[in-house]
Amino acid sequence: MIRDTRLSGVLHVLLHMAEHEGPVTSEVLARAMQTNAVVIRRTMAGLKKRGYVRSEKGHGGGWSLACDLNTVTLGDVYEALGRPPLFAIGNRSEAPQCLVEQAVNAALDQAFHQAQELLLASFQGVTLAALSADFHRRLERHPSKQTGTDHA
Amino acid sequence: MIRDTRLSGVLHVLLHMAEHEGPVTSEVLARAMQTNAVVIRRTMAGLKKRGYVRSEKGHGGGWSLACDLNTVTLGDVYEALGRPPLFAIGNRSEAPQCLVEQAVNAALDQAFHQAQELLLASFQGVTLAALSADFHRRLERHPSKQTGTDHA
DNA sequence: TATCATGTAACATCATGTGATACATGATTC
DNA sequence: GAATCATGTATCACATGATGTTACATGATA
Repeated sequence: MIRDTRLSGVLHVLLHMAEHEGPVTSEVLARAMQTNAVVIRRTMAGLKKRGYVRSEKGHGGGWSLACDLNTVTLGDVYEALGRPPLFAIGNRSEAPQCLVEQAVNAALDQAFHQAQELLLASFQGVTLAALSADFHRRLERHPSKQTGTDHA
Repeated sequence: MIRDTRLSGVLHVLLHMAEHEGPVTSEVLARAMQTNAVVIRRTMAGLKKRGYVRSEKGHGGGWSLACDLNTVTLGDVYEALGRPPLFAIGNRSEAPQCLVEQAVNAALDQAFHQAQELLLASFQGVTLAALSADFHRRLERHPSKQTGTDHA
């Protein structure tokens, strides 16, 4: 079971962009994220469509923020990624004839539905600005650690 | 991202066993679950270790329930499966140097932690007996649908 | 016009869950 | 006690997706 790390990754990218003046190329972001430039472009496509970021071609081009960090939440970013599945556990079949399976599905569905509501509400409750503020708090306490592209 | 359906599947098996008098072989269960007998044995191993089911070899052998449905919950079964990962979304790195990533991780971790608590609490709140009762309610309303091994 | 960067399509690669096979162990039946 | 049946695993084969890579078209800048 491989976990989808795009949400984590794209938030990382956005916060870095917030610290950086001017556009950043996919190539640079890819190096920072230890991945490929094409993967960055793929991931950012959804954000661009929603107007959270802007991209420019040619010399001096790259990605830059196009939104107010105070108004965009983790939930917005999650949706921009196309609402990828949250849970790693699911039902064997969706609309089973078997009444046993229906009972099992109903119980699991209810539990997961509640958890999903809570998760999405949590996401909506955190703005990018709040994330950035948290980052700056950490920065004050550990000034040695850098903002840049040196990752573990 | 493939979902883990073992919890759904094993609950299905347990409820069927509750309806069935006497042991059921892995072969029969596999046919009902549209899978392989070895997969059934693999999955049941954890339940057996916890004493929720019993297995007997030889003629007339197979699997049978060894617990009170009123005391075993979905949470117990989930743990018997080895607490498989609940979420399909995760952090890019676990203990990053980067303070940006730390801030991102912290926000996501908190959200997922809350959701996990809720999920596990939901699981603990549902006994196998409750599931079975729900099944029987459905059975009364749709007597045509069978208990057996005819699955969609 | 050369270079740079995005935007995508198409393909390669790799991880991993699941199915399949093989065989050892133990229990039952005749 | 020999044959059969069933579990218990180890091991391998296979399918499925996610991710990485290559290639090339498009557009912008110098």
